[in-house]
Amino acid sequence: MRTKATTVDAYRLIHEGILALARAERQGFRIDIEYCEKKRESLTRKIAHNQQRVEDTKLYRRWAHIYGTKTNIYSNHQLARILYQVLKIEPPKMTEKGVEGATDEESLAQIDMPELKLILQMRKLVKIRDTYLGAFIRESNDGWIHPVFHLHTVRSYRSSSSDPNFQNIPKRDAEAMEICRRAIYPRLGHMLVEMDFASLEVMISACYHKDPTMLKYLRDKQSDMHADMAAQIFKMETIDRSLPSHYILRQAAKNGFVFPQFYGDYYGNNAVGIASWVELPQSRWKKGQGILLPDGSSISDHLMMNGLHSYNQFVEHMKGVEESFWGQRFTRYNQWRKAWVKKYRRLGYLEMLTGFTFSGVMRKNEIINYPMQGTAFHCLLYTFIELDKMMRDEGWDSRLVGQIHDSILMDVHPEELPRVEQAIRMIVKEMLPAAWKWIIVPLDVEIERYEIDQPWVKKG
DNA sequence: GGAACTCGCCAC
DNA sequence: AAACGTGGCGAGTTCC
Repeated sequence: MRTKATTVDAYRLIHEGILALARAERQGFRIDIEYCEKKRESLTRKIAHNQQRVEDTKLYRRWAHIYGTKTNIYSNHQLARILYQVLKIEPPKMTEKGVEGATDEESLAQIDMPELKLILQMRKLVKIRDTYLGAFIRESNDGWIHPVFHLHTVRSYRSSSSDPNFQNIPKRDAEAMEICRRAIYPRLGHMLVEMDFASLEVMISACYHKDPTMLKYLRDKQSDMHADMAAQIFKMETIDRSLPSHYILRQAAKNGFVFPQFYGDYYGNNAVGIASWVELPQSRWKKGQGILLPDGSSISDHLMMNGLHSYNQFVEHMKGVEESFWGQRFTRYNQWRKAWVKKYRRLGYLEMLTGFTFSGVMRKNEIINYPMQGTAFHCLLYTFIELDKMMRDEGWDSRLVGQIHDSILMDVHPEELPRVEQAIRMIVKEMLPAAWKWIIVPLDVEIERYEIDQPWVKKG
């Protein structure tokens, strides 16, 4: 029996969630303002130096000739006009809304002009300085920051955060991550601890569609969906994750195909992404192109030996991969998607397993994605609420600091660490599946510990 | 001089 | 036939 929740259950979750999040907001976290200000100054010097180098280029002289005193090298609109109208470069891509050529990183990287690298470098530094360090300084009071968490703003019933946004602090770019997270500290004598759900959205999607192949992937730790897809995409027998080059192939399959497909993307875009992951050009291929494989050959050698001689042939191949992905591998999942959209068109609204109703004019991808996103977040919120209860019941000195959709950041007293970790595992592995019977997959978490009295930065 | 818009970019 | 989901925010620009 998989009992679905009601609107009253949904209401209770939001009600308790708001209270738990409000308590976390009141706690907040420590911030090293002196560091932020020093770093902001050093970034400003670096940016000015960079700016000087831009001003010494031929591109800038053309630019200044046209715009005179209005010249602003931070203006993408001006840059677009110089590149695509004055210099008549063919725009690699257009912007979303405007009729202008795009000047985002992806586009500029495709134009062979060294000046643009300087502009991109400047953009990155300005982003770190103004969006993150600037916000920390602006939002801090006596060395404390209290980000706000909202439960009423997001169409999919996820959360959002503001003042400052705690949910988009850099993580993937090592330099940006280091600079921004070095500002964030636990209370004196405490340590930051972060818990992350493992593949939460995919786990939750399986609770909706119950696809047997997907359930096997999620229940059997030996199986590896992304490795299997990498093998199919790159026409290889097996993928050995311990080999660095095979690991890249797996990452390419995961981030360039599997996840975009789950969000509703199609093979044409996937081919672009995968080619860039493995460094292959969008043209006819030659020997020795792209990333190197363990036997010393390159990925282009391997694909050409297997009948793919050009990017165009690869796109056709990806079309077939997509067809087999939904038609053979995840048949049941695909049937669910179709039925789910049909149900929306019949009723005009849909319900999540957590009891939330969503309606209004929606596109196909929204109809399919909202329940996964929302429900996954509700697992996190349940965990957050229960942790908050235990913390107060047992009078912990440890505290909840914030939440990022499928992860929680805590400020932990070192002596309480074993209890905190035990509590997290108990909530996620026992209480949650007991409370929500529709959870038919093994939910799991990773727990990351940072050093006592040290900032939110991994020891490398 | 501020509101609203666009673009770009950070997170999941 | 069509073609990637959810946010927040800074800067530039345009409009009133």
